[in-house]
Amino acid sequence: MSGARAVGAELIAVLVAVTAGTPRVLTIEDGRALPSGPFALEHRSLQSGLRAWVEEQTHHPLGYVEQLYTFADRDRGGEEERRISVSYLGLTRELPATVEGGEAGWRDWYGRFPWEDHRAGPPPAIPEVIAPALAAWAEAAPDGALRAARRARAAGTFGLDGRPWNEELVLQRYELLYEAGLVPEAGGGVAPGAPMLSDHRRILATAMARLRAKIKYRPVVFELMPPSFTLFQLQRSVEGIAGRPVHKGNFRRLIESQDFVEETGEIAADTGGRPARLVRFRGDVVDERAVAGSKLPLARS
Amino acid sequence: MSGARAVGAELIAVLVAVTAGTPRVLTIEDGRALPSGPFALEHRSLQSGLRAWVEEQTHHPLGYVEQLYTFADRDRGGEEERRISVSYLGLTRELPATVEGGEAGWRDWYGRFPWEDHRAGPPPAIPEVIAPALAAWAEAAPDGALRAARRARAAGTFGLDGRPWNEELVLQRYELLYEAGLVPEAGGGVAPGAPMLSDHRRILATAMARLRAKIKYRPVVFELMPPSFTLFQLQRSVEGIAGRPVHKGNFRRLIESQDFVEETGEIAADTGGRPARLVRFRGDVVDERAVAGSKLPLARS
DNA sequence: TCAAAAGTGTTATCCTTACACCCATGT
DNA sequence: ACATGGGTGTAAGGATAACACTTTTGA
Repeated sequence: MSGARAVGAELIAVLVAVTAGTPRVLTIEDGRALPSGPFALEHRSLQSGLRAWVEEQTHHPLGYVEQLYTFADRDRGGEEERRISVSYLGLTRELPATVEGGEAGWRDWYGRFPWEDHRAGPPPAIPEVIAPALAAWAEAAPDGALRAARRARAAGTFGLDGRPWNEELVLQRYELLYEAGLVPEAGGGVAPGAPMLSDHRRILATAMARLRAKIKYRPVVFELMPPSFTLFQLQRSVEGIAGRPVHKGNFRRLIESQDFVEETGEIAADTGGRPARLVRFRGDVVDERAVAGSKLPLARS
Repeated sequence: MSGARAVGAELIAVLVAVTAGTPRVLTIEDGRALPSGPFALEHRSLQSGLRAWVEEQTHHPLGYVEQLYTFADRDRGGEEERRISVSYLGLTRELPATVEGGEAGWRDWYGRFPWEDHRAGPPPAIPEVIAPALAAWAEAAPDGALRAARRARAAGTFGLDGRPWNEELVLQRYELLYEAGLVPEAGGGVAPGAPMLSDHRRILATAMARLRAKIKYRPVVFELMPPSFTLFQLQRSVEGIAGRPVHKGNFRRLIESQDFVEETGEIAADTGGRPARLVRFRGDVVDERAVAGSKLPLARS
């Protein structure tokens, strides 16, 4: 294997917080980019490098951190030097202060992916805009077999023709729209949703997919909650991340049966209805239960 | 964020094949290391770089490829240059020829992880060697709380004290043994199993865990099978990867109900018992079913 | 009185798991 | 005969999803 080995290493962070049931992502450049920085020699590991850099910038502790994906782009830096980008997902407990010196801010992640929000049923943009555009793309295929394959792929990923909606296929949907030329990043621009620079929207899609998959079998939602909260607030956070409604009764039973929370003894009166008990997360059971996972009961979209 | 950005990039491959129900991994250095190579400028992406390099070396096509983890070690290369290592899991359909010019070969992965093979029940090494050593490590903790935490961690990961065995916790078990100083890589050497250079055994553990998790919800086993096979051979492959027995009747029903295979019309007579129908994998259903996944029915160990 | 959320109870259904049994072949 | 694997039927138990209903507060 030949070729120069000199490459730069870059860390890209998808930092997620949830406020009032809305998942938000830390962005810079007026929402068009994810925060990133070089990986420096003095750090023990990639993960500690990311932690140090994020906490230095946001002055906020970072909860759960998980590596997403590593890729090499030849676009930037010319032919002389390749850049290796390592992307991370980070969950933070509260809404931190804005990054220093910047056009930085926390944005609702559905602003970038409007078709992913099925909390109030399928978004109108899917039947009205996306499905017809994908149908046209399928019909434009050179041969019949490819046409059928494209139709099946569109139907499966977007839940068309009566197929069920699978909220975990965030990345597959974005890549399909990209391939079909329906997002600005790929030249076109039919699909709704604000574009981002370079491949940052793809990285965000990866993070969303990972998080949506993870909340179903690991109690990571609690990393996004304040010290005490009501079960309904917890449900709203889960719904925000999953992008679909959750069955109330079953959700409560499931959470309580797994002993993930304990009552604080206090009552939240400002919930809009009957006052609710406040609970806190029991971090101790997680260590023991590192195995089992949480599970969450969804409802029909 | 300061510091030089000059780093080297390295690709590390965990290539897995299954022969007669035994999972094997391609190693070099007489089994002590995983194959690795530098990432070169001319490659389009990390993944294509890996594919090109592996196929050039082994002269064998690579099936399923998946990125595992990226890390930076400061040990090698001194303080001047850090190396970024990107590890990959690759599945190959048959047993390829040995890597050119070398002490390379395919090794049973249980040679490196004897405690992971529960196909014939829990290995004797767990109650006889590992459990006592972990108990001693727990007792050596400075305070009572830490002692209890260590005991709980050992019991949970290794299925002690009547806890269920979870075959997916390969990495957690290796890291526990490492922390407890029971593997040669960490200085000690009580636990059985051949050590490997650097952190290669940790990378292998990551690959095993990923693959064991994946076969439960994605039809990746078929990537390891020959063009036609019997259902029992398929079951043996799954058992080899999962490291635990599978319920025969339920396994067959599950595979067939998902239409993953179709009959070739031929009969295998050399199976040792009643001749079995040969089947082949239906690659076409996977595209459609990119969503659902496979599921596999385990049996009591 | 109504809206909104807090809670609890119950049922139907499906999936998982296990047990049991017969069939066909080679030694 | 028996060991080995092929192949099918069926029932118990638990998890899941759905529906229905009461309670408590504020506007």
